[in-house]
Amino acid sequence: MVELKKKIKLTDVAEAVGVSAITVSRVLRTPELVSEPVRLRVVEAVARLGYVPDPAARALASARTDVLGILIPSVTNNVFSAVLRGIYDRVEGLPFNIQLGNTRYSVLEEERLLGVFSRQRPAGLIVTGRDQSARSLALLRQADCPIVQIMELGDEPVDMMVGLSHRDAGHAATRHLQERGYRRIGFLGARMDPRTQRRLEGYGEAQKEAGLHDERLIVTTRRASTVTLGCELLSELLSRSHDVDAVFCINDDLALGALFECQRRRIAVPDDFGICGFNDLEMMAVANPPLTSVRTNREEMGRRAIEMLIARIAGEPIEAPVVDLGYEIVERRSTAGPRRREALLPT
Amino acid sequence: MVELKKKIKLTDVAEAVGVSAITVSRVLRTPELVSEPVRLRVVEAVARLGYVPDPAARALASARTDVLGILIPSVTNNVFSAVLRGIYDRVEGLPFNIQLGNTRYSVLEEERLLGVFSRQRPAGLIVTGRDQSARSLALLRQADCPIVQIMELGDEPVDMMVGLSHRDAGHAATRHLQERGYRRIGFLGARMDPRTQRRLEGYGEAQKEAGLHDERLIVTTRRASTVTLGCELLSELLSRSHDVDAVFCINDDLALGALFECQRRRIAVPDDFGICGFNDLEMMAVANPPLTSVRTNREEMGRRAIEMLIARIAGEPIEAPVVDLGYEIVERRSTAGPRRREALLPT
DNA sequence: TTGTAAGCGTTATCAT
DNA sequence: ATGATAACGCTTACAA
Repeated sequence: MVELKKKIKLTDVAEAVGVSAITVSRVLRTPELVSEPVRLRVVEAVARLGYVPDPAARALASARTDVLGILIPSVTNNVFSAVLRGIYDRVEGLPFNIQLGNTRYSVLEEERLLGVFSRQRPAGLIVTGRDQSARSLALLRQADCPIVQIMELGDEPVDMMVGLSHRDAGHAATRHLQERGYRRIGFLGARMDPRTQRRLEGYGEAQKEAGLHDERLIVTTRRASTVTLGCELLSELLSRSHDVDAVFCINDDLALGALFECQRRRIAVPDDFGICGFNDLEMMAVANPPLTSVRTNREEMGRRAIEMLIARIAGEPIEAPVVDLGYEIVERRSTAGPRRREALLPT
Repeated sequence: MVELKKKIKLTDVAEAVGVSAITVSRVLRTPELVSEPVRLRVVEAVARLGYVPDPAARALASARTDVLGILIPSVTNNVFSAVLRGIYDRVEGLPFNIQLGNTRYSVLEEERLLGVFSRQRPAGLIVTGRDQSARSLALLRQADCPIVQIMELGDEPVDMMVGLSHRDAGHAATRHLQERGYRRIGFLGARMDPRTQRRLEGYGEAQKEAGLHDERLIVTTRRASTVTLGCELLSELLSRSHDVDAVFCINDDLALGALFECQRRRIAVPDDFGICGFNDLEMMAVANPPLTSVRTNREEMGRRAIEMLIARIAGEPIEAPVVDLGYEIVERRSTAGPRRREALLPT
């Protein structure tokens, strides 16, 4: 509790020890290049004076910073919380600082933040999705640091990619409902960002393949997804089409809302109505009935993204630039199949 | 799609226009000090060349940056998502950049991040709570920028504060359950961070005042709160004490879990068991039955924190350094009172 | 209104 | 192994 007075700088430490500034700098960054006695005296003085390097000066003088820039579209959405958890976990103890940017699903904000970030000469960049604007792509290509696009898969990564095929996952979820015997399977979608849209594509395909497609079964909105919205969208779906017997919801909040609404309407889940969510948030397992969902490995995704970045920063060769983390249908009672057992046979 | 080539700097723009670097700098920061014709030519050149200022150089040369540093304990917790939404909303269009730090409920990480942040000469700082370590407080006092502590209230703000009294809120929630006629009111707590602990204090006081206190009714854990955990804690509570007839949960996830568990055990809510949550997440209103909760104005809190910062940055005098945003018991069916109607009278 | 000169605190480069 | 010197790109202070 003595230190922390004025602003101690490199030269102050150097002066105190009786060496030059650059020597202090070396002790901090490449201690192996400094002789033991000098190093010890410098380390002591740094601690005693409470010296902390100025990141701005550091950034200005060198080509790179220790910043890992992360761009996500929402800080509210559970999905990204999990990814962030993985990121923070993995970066713990490493000499990097996470800088989080919230694009709020806005292309313009993404461009702006990318401008801000890339001017900072980050050590690495993580961005969400693969639908960057042309301008954003240009900024990324110029950034001259490793970049990981997360959440999705694609043939043309800017640099590296880790995620899953939302289209396939949507397809699989829909197939699952079909296989359990549901025949009039609705779709509830909110926000309708690129990943949501791909899930819808997967749904549409599966429905067409099964000869079950019907546009009236699709209810979407640009609004942000909430549990309450799940109730509303389900109501809308039911009013549009009286024989719906299941829904695939683009996320678990909507699915939970759909369940709540079913309960209020005394629609029996899964007997009269099947519900499948997406993401497999922890709450799905404890709802009544437990809700089927599609597990996406979000925390792992964050971890892998960081690993890919640091490997590249360390100059290690990357095996696969695009990593598929897959998904898994976590089957629970909410999609056990309709009461009419004749439909239970696999299609 | 022409620009964005090399690294354009101030002198490049200056040269292109035929003025000095400082003039370009002025056009960017204090355009009113530059004559119209020069300004227009500079603006044009900036746009044409795609010039973006280097934040490191800017930070090094000047006393302040445009960074507003925000320190929150969790990026996973709904509570902070809402605060962040308020923050981002309010800051939109202003010449500031949000820099988010995740302390993960760790005092050491908070100290580290505060060190990192304050070295950047931020324009303002928002930190969570009032229980900073001595070292963190020292860093804050040194930071030489406006600071808002959010989430709580207290007599000795480092600078400014906006929040609510968690103790009072916990007290009020407990009183509410008592007034509705519940007599064996349990407490479910997770994480047990300072705010949670204060809610527990409020609960304890209210219970003592009513002569209802019983340590066995209190179930807490250091684990992070989840819906699943709510189920587990409720089970634990029920196994400890067979006559519990209500719970106050320190947040809504636990409350939802408690409800799910009650449903599974065929415990009728609210007839046999009352449930009150905390934060009033949107899902509370659509559960079955709808769940009573304590509304905290989290989005407003984020907005106000930013407003307080920018007012101070602009040199405006602050009316009140500590702003109480209050709370409100949002009464829903889950606490309508036990079946035994004689207990319904207000205590 | 515009410009000149001198840093801001660090690191890169080249010497010693 | 250590140091001198010159950047890094911008702003401050002062001058014109």
